[in-house]
Amino acid sequence: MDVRALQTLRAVRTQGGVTGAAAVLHLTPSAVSQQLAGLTRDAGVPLTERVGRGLRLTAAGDALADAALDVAVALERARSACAEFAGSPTGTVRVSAFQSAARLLLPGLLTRVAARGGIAVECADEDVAQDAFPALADRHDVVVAHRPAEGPAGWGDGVRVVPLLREPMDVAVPVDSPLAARAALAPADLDGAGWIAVREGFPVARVLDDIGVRAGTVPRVVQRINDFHVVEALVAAGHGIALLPRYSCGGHPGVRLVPLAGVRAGRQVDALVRPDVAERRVVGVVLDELVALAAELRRA
Amino acid sequence: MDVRALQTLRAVRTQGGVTGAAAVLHLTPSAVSQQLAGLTRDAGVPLTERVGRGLRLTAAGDALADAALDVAVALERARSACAEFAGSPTGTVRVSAFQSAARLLLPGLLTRVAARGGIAVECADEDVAQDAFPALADRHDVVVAHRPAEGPAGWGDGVRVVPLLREPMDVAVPVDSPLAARAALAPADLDGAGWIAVREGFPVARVLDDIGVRAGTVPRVVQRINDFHVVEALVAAGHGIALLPRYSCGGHPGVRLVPLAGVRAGRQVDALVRPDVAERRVVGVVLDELVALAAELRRA
DNA sequence: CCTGTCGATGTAGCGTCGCTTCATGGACGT
DNA sequence: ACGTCCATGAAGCGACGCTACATCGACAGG
Repeated sequence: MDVRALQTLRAVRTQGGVTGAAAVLHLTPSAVSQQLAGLTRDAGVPLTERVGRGLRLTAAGDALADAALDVAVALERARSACAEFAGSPTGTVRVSAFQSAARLLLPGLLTRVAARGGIAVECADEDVAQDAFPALADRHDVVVAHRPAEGPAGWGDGVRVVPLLREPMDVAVPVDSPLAARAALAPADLDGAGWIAVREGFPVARVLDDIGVRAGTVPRVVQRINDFHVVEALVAAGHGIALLPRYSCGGHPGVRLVPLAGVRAGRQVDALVRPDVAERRVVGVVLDELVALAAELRRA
Repeated sequence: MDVRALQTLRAVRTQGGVTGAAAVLHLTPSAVSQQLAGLTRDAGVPLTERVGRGLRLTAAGDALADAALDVAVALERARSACAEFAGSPTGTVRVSAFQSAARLLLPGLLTRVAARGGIAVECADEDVAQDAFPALADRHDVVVAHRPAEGPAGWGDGVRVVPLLREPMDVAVPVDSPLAARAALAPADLDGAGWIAVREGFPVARVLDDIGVRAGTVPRVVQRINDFHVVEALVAAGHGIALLPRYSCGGHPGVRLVPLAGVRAGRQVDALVRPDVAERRVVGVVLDELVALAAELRRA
């Protein structure tokens, strides 16, 4: 039972296919397919089944992929077992964050980690649909992701979740709007307004829907924009109002953020780490700095 | 970090050297040495150090060997994860037992396992010094071992221990001896007697010493014989008395077993299994049958 | 003190295994 | 029906790990 093939199986599951797995593993699809064939051979049962032009894991394959994760954890523990004796942790950690969190967290993280010395942090900004965040954990060691604060965590069980921040969502209105004078806004106050939302399937898209449900109406979405800076510019120009996170949006002069009243609306920012890479000491250090930084920001 | 090399490191520890490990792994010493070199290279710290003409694991090597065991367990769990889907357990299990336990347990075990079908049991009888029992777990799946019943288990932490039987040790005396008429014998009754003991370092050798300590004298050992049948023949011929396990010694007509009074003396029979092989379903089945058989014998 | 043995470790050579490249075969959308 | 996408085979090549053999140091005996 080849260990590399086991990890490949895991990647096939998270990436949803041979081609995707091949990409994150830096292999050709053919190699992945061959590994799967070999694994199936000495498993004795089919691990994958074709569905359309892609494929999917069978129940046995799913169980084996779960076990593969434990194998990876044990292996990484072995690595760090002798890293204990090798001195202070060293290496490079790849961190990915969605745009606004990257702006909020990465600068501070880099200085904090640099202060300890010996650890390199490779940053990347990747913002994807909510379902796709866990898959990023194959390409990066730490993935900063976000989701509606209310409701369950919802990041499958292939990743370890480290909560970082809970950020309220405020209503962004033009400064010259009558709404801007209010201290707080109830859902009823917003009835009939034109909303600038994020693209379907992306995090916090559902938050707006929830507000609509509580108000008894369907929010009228006039635009779908993911970049908050663009949203601010549109709001300032009077093209609609929007839900924006309170802290990670640098105040556009033409926009005012007004708290919501009557409903809890927020987004939760989490760090996602694959259990095996969580065993690496360096990753643990970076993660510690990240939560410490988040705590500091929460106090400010 | 190569998995095979990790298991090799484990074997080097249990077998006490490169040559021994090579033997149980069916490799040449050179291959083992090369694996160790490679492992040391990507561990970054020395894992072994020379001592005399042999070698010993360093602290880092010891920690890594511990971790290697967890890796093996995780891997075996992966194997059995899809074996769940492959139907009823099948395969061959290698069982080793010391002489008297083999006589007592193996016949019943074979019939019990044969009744289930699909599982082959390869038997072997190996009786070694007490310290050497755990090392046998590299060559066999299940090792039936024995030790003084009083005192701690004492089988290192590289094996899982499954208790099977506790067997009292009786005093074997010639039937024509005046001692044979007694219902029980206290240590004081045996003062000055000539003992036939087992070889130094072998299990239950210390039981006799314990009795001496309680009686305040040092037992006078006249012979050291490991095979209980030979011991019985010598006792019957009047060459000394001996401590023999009550159940697993078929009564020699010239020998009578008299219980000890005043001291608890017994041997504990355990099954030793390496944690990773314990994950194999077949091994679990055989082990279950073994404890069931032992329970049945205990009742009889 | 020298010698023989034992155990670990290097070196040369060979087999095997897994990867890439290229080609094939279904499945879906236009 | 055609082109595209995705998984999978076949051929070839490179790398890795093994065996066989030689070497070196450590211990025991003459």
